[in-house]
Amino acid sequence: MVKRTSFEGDACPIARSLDAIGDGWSLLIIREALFGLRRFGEFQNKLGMAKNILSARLRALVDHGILATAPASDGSAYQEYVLTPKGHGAFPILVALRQWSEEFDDRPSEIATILVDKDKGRPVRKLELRAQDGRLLSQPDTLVKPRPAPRRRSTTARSNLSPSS
Amino acid sequence: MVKRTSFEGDACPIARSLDAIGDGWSLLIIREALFGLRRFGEFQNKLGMAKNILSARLRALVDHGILATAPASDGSAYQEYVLTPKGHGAFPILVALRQWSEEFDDRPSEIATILVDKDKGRPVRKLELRAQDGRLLSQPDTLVKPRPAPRRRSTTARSNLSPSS
DNA sequence: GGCATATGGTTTTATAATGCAACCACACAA
DNA sequence: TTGTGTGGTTGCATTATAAAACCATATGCC
Repeated sequence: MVKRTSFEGDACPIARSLDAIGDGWSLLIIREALFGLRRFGEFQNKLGMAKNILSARLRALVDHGILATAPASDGSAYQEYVLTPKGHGAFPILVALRQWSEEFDDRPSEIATILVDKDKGRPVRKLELRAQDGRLLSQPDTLVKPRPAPRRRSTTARSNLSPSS
Repeated sequence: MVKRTSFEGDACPIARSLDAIGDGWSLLIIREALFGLRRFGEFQNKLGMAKNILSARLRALVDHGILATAPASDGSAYQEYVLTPKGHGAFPILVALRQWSEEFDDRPSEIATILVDKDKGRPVRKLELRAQDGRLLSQPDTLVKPRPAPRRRSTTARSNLSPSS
């Protein structure tokens, strides 16, 4: 079998994300959905993509629990696609991609938009990664460790998992 | 001409990022490069991908200024691939993808690793988006605005559009 | 030097994804 | 009932991805 390798069973969380939204259109659809779009035609118009692909992507995003189909909303008996919490949760990914372009793009003058704080109308800061004690971290300050086994019943920081799990 | 639509000339910074690294392998290569890998064979082994594709991706990443080829380093006259500052700058994107999986994946128990602060060994916080005055922002607190014209010499916020436009 | 083998790819060939255009089904309006 | 807009699906051409085979140069060993 020769197909686009899937990372669904992979242990790396990055690979798992990419398996769901790493296809070039999904994130743009999510971007537009965050912006407020809901209808098939709206996405198709705004993104200018082929309808069959949009159709396939929307279905995949629904399957992945990123979008949900809502029965109507504005009266007419058509379908809408709305973000689930998981879909909304992709916002930082979009911000990270945006800021990467803003900082490193070869032709930054071609970038047409900026992300601002709604209250003040001023550009947002760069995304910040912090330690639990609040220290600002950059990549060399971090480390990838194997995940500790989830403790079940236990002593110190007691978990609330039911005994049956 | 029917090819994978490119967003190179697009005004959206997210689309521009995806044009460079939105293909499913590039980010994994960057991840491994951040982790320290440099050689063709190392990438091939770790990622288990076909060599021709790895070859194509590495070349594309070099073309995009994300990787650079270093002449040697450990003596042997082979080539190495090292991250440029632009490549290192993709770190927040990887963190965002990782945290999205950690928070929303359907089978979180399959995720094998966590990102920790090297000093204390404790998990990092979620990425934070802040306004310039430090207020923590979530998506509804933000807005995408057209980029103001870059002022060249000039006074307050005067536009620099030429009279001919 | 000569031979084996590892490294770092390219070529070949097959399959899957993408893109466009045409078509279709249903809702709604006149 | 005919028309039109919305929301898709189907067919076909093109491109990207994948696996495996092949190849060129380096290096290790005798």
